[in-house]
Amino acid sequence: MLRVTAIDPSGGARARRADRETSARARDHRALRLWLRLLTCTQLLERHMRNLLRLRFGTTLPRFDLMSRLERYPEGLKMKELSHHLMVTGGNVTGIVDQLVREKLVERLPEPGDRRALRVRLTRVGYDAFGKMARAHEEWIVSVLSGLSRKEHAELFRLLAKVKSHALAITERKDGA
Amino acid sequence: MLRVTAIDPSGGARARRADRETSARARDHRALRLWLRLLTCTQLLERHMRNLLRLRFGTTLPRFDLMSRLERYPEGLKMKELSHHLMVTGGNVTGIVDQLVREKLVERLPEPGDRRALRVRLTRVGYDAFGKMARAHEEWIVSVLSGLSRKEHAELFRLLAKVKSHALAITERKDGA
DNA sequence: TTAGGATACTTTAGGCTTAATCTATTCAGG
DNA sequence: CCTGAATAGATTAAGCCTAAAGTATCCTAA
Repeated sequence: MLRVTAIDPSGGARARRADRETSARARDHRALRLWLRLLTCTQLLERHMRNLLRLRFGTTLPRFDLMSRLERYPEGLKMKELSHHLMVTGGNVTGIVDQLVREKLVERLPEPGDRRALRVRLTRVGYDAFGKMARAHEEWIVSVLSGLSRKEHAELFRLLAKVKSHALAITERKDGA
Repeated sequence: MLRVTAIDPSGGARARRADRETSARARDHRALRLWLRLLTCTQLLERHMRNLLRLRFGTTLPRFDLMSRLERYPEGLKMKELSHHLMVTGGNVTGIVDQLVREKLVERLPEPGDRRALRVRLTRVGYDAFGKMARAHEEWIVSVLSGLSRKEHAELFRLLAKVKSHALAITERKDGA
């Protein structure tokens, strides 16, 4: 690492201050570039998935995600639970479920014991349709991430976990305050 | 690495086939989990930025991104160029620029020598407003990514570059076909 | 010079997403 | 039992985003 201050021939406070500012700016710049790259990567992959889902199955990512979540819960999920799992607002879930109900892919059932709540579940047709899409989707993901070695996969996974937990800590702190 | 086939006591083709399928499924599962984590991370950070931009400056991420891009080009950018830089469709850029023009933060200028084209540029007011936001934005980013060491920053940056270039190769191949 | 294709931008229709607000139901305390 | 706060979900208004179609301009080549 280059330590300018240690060998700085001019040696004054002004030079040290400039160096500190340069370092701080370099650090900011690195963080910003990392964030932009993260954003670009995700957008690239997301766009790829959206296009494939639209072209091959005439559906969208939000619909796919919702069905994907339901597939893991054969007994269904309440709207509230879906909203939490998918990290979107309740109104959003209402709209997507509306469409899927119209297409007979999911159904709304009354929740026994709570007349406010509804239980959303895949229909038989929805279950079968999702199975086909899920197999293709997994292949696409494997393919688009195949540029990384197994070791790199694991390392990326680990680093993202760290980013995630730190981000969660920060956002929750702000939300709570 | 565990090599089951080498010490498999049952030794039959069926066992090897099952093992291969299990490995394939495990690989799919890893890729899928990595993708979901990438998506979650980005959404978390993006939501954080959106909230801060809205609360502190009453603006949105797309508007900020557009101004951010313009700030690097004092002579302005054509709509087409903006659309390419921001990786969104032209129609989308039209809408966002419309708003920013209404708010006097950017201006549309005729492009000399091509009456089809327009040059979009930050106004003086827009330039000043963006400066304030950009400084805050950089602090937020540095803070939300501060859970990683400098080494981890660099490693994450490298891995994402690899994901990005591989994804670009795949999507461009499909687009071209 | 002039027709045609290409290019830059806008418009339109439709889906996703949010924050804020509304309705119906549940639940806890008096 | 009743009242008021809390909760589940739906609705609304507004912004983002896309694909497709439309308009004006440019360019090339016959």
